[in-house]
Amino acid sequence: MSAAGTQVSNAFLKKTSLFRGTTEEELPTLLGCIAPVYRDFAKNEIILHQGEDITAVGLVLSGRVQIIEEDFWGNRNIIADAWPGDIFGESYAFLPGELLRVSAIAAEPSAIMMIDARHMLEICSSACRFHTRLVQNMLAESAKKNLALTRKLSHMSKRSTREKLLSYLSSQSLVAGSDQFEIPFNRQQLADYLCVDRSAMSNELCKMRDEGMLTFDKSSFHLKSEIQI
Amino acid sequence: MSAAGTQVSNAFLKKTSLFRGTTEEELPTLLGCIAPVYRDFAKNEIILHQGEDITAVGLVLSGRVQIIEEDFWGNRNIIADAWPGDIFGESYAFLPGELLRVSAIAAEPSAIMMIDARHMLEICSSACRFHTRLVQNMLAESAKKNLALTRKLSHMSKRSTREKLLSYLSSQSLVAGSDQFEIPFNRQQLADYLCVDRSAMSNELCKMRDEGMLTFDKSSFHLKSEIQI
DNA sequence: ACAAGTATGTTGGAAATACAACGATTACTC
DNA sequence: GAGTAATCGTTGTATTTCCAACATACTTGT
Repeated sequence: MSAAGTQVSNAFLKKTSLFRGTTEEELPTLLGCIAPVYRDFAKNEIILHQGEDITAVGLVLSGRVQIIEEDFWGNRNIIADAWPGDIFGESYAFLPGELLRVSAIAAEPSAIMMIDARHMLEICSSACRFHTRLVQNMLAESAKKNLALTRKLSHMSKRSTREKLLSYLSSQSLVAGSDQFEIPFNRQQLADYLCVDRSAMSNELCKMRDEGMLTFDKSSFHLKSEIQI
Repeated sequence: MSAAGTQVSNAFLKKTSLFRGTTEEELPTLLGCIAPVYRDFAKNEIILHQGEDITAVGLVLSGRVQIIEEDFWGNRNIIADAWPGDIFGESYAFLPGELLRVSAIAAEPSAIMMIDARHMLEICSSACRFHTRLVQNMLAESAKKNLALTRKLSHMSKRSTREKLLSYLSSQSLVAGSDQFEIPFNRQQLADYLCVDRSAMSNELCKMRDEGMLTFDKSSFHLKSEIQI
């Protein structure tokens, strides 16, 4: 899919988190109103430069975008991946004057739709209804990311591996609404998520099991409420 | 200030992050349009219950609100404080169906303005211009919180105290646009922010100083670019 | 000037974690 | 069904972090 050349599929757009809830009929009107800019990027081409002040949200149409951070000593870190349908830069686009502390790079040849934040917010006579939907989706996306970050932070701010585990498992239990639940990670992924060593974490899990706090099998867990931390 | 009884000061409101940018003349129209609900809470009264599905954003008019989390075993944790002018519940209000994983409690007798998320987004004939401002402020607030969380997370995901420190200091250096800068924390606050032990952190800072990576005096730091991590 | 309090650096021992290595089990492929 | 890879638990050691305690410098209030 080449964005600059060809027309983007409405079927694709209406499934993205940003355009979710709009019908294929509404899309042309809405797109005419928010006036997106389509751009193609070669592999490893820089889409957004650290230090820039951006006002547009990027929507990945095809390819893949990596959000990377370069520190004072020039060490690069991959912060996030944006796949087709994902948006990026939204936290900065709505904060005029806030300079990018990350860069966005096309990890593969990529087609990007750039939507100016002001176009999202400004009123136009014809498409206010669609605007409302767009803004609603935008707020929901931001809120969702916010909750995910807050949640992860609340686990990671615990000092010990055991506390991190209990914080995470307790959280998952509340989501499931049960003391028995499945987690979406294997051990290595869970260790990466909690930023701890896998073997140490595995060890701690087994200790807790031996102490009768919980039982598990693979990714299934069962918390025992009788035991206090 | 009693919210249910008396009129809220427009001078106060227009200084809040949510209503910033609106004039005192516009406020009555806007308020009439978004139809806020004013409620007073006694000390220790629960404002939002864990497990609820809320659709309204809370704005603290007076008093103080604590956001607390109760885990599987009933252990309570204070997640955040909301002071007059601060909003709370915004991440959940814009995500219908997302159940609260925290509770909000009045730490002191408090007056709260509750604004339904739908009223913020829906179009009304008269006040679209003000709505746009409100939504813009809301998005900016959400984006700001998002950046702060991402930033903190990027430091905390480092494994060692030294790496956490370097991540934080590098970030501060980039903000300042210089290798010399001031940080807004004392040692204990920095340790709390990075979730490490103060004395161990102090120790690590001095080791890095002795290795020639940086110099500091109180909250002033100077990074040496010649040295690689 | 003095006392009390606060912030910071320093140290040593206890505890926790990271790391590396390996065995057992399961899943997957040919 | 044999071979391979992936996952998970286990262990021992090296390293790091925590914790408590204390010395020193600096601040503040009287």
